[in-house]
Amino acid sequence: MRIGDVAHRSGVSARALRYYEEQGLLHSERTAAGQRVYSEAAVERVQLIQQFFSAGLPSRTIAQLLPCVDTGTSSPEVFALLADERARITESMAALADARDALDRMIEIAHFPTPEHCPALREPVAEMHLQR
Amino acid sequence: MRIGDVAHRSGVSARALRYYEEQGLLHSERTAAGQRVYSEAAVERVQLIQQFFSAGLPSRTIAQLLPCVDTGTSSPEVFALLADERARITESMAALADARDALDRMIEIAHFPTPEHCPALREPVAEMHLQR
DNA sequence: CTTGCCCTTGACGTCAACGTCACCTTTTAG
DNA sequence: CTAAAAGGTGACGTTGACGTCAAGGGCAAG
Repeated sequence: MRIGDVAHRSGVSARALRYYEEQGLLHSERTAAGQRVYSEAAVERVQLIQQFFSAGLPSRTIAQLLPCVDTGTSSPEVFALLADERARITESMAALADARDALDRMIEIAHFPTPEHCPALREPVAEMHLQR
Repeated sequence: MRIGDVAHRSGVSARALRYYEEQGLLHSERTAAGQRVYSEAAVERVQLIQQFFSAGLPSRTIAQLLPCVDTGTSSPEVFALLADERARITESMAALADARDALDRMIEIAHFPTPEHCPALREPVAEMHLQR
């Protein structure tokens, strides 16, 4: 497979794939002329990389974790890293849950604009300006 | 309260507070000499802003949502925005859960490095180097 | 008064994950 | 063979939420 195929199949740009390689996340063979050639497994790997990126892991960390996927081994440092990142993700999920709850409270207030829900409505509202 | 107090109590930098004001997220009175003065409620508001930031909402969006908190009202557009962002957060949580599961699989492999879990271990492992 | 800390505005720096452009070479279609 | 499509390597641009530095003003304590 060439880079365009991998890009299409994994849903990321060719630029991103070259960036991943630059960061040591993705390996490629080369043709005699210098064009990148990928194995089928590359698509799956790119998707894993994307998962980690969308979880907020920086490329440096991903670069430390991926060899562990390949070899199935894990040094104590990598193991600690795994635990750290797992904890970070758990915290992020809690933060997201909190923000979601805040939005839910706002949605509820928007649905039932009563004085009980909204202190601002207990006082007569002064003149409001819509911005622009 | 002055900006340093709010910064200390809310755990964000004074620079961040000025940035919030610049983005229309946070209001302040001014002394005759031009120094910012905040109400007690500012601390709570800053924490709410932080929650939204950590949930990945951009300042532009937060700026659209906060007036709704103040007035307790919500235009149809703001209501749609609330729903959109809630959905976005839900998606993010699912993405985080997927990444966490991926990490969990890696952690499990690290705990039980058996051929069943790890194809790489079916072959004799070549000499390993601990980095640094 | 002056020392020292806090505050002001303005402007530039940062960092990460790419987007985009320029310019050139390789591969493919007809 | 020729033109188009795809790929290669730099190198600079983008975006957002601030950090940081410069150059000065405000203010209570001693």
